[in-house]
Amino acid sequence: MNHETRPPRDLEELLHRARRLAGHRVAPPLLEDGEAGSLLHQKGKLGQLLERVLGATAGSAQRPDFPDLGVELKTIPVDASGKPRESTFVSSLSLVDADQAEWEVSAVRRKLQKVLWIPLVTQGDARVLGAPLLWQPTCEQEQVLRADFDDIMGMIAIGNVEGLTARVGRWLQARPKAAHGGVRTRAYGAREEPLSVLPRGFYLRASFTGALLEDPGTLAGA
Amino acid sequence: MNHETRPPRDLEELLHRARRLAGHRVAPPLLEDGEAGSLLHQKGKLGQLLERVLGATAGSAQRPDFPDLGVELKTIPVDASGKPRESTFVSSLSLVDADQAEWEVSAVRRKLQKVLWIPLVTQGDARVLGAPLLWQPTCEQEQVLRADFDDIMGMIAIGNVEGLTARVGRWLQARPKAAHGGVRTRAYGAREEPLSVLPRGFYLRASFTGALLEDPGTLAGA
DNA sequence: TAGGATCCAGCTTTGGATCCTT
DNA sequence: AAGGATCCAAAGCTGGATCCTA
Repeated sequence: MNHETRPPRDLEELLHRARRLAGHRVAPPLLEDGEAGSLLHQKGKLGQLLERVLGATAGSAQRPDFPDLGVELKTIPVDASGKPRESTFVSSLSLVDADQAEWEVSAVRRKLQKVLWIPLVTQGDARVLGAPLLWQPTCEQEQVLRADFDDIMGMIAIGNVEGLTARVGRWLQARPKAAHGGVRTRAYGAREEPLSVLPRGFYLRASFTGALLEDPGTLAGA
Repeated sequence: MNHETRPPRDLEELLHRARRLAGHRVAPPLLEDGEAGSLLHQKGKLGQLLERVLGATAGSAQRPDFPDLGVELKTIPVDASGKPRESTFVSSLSLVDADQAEWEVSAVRRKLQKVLWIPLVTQGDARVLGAPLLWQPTCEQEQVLRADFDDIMGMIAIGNVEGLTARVGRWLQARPKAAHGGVRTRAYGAREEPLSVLPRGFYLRASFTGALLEDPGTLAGA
């Protein structure tokens, strides 16, 4: 596993590769030589290994992990029953620039356009790759995500940053995203007074991703 | 405090009486002779004393506490910062009879038509009566309550009793209401099979009553 | 038994903090 | 620093159980 894998030709091939990984334990098998040991808890490393194995090219803010296919890769930690253990980070959120305020051109929409979800099942100490899910939001689903996005951006636009809690948004929420404890960003309150607040990011609620993984078809807005 | 108070002539008089009570400690002052001691934790008793002091006539399922004024009295326990400690019971909910299924004639609507809220502030050991609030739902507020009611009743009508959790409903929710542990009611599932479930009641969420007490004007639907 | 109110164990969510790589 | 992922204490909520009076 030391070589880079060739990018997948099409969605079929990508899905095929991901399916072959399902059921595999994650500890030693995916480790590189000389890297044995405590990979289990090294944050974010597994996702990068998966990218290599599946043939992703370096993803950036602008380009998805598989640029030719327009697919974003997301590993998602779930418990033995398949429920997500955490909310899922989507993108960071600038409280100052309002230039990303339009849903159509937002990073959130771009990243959620087409997602390959790979569950990582935690069972006691072991971690096992789950069945992958290639998901693309339905029209109805996108309406809900867009409404959440607008709610959140609306509160910032009004200057109501204090009211912007993790409770806003049905599927998409804004939560603190601190690079390291203590970094603060400037924002402006309703009466133009400057506020010092923690930077935030967009996250998908665990209840949403859980329903998605459980039954991608049934999950509807309304 | 051994005599019954005359019923209030009008809303003014009722509010006036309630306001005079605000700020008073609840322990000995409101006790009857020979009843001293552990009233603090005697459930429901305080509400009844308040009814007597304010001049309520016996309220029943059909009649409000102040029949002439159409006002229901509700004591609500709050912490030092004014936040409700519990959700508020509104009425019980029969899983069998569908006769109360229409909002217009429902017990829930009847009881929430006009409510005199009396906060009971818990501060360590002491309990103090708070500023009373006479509330009548705005049109907008009633729409939300009605939608919640329809959601809940709809699930029962479909036979989806298992899906009827305390999460359904934005302000109004259905929660278990057990007379004493172990009483079960008969209901029918989606395929007509009989289910044995705990009886339930309608409750107002603490987040709703909290917002109401804090700022009755601002609380809007949407 | 029905109306009304309180208590509480355990689960879930919030609001961060930490950690890693590029 | 930005992108990504995980960890965790405290607060809030759910699902009951308990307690009281008429």
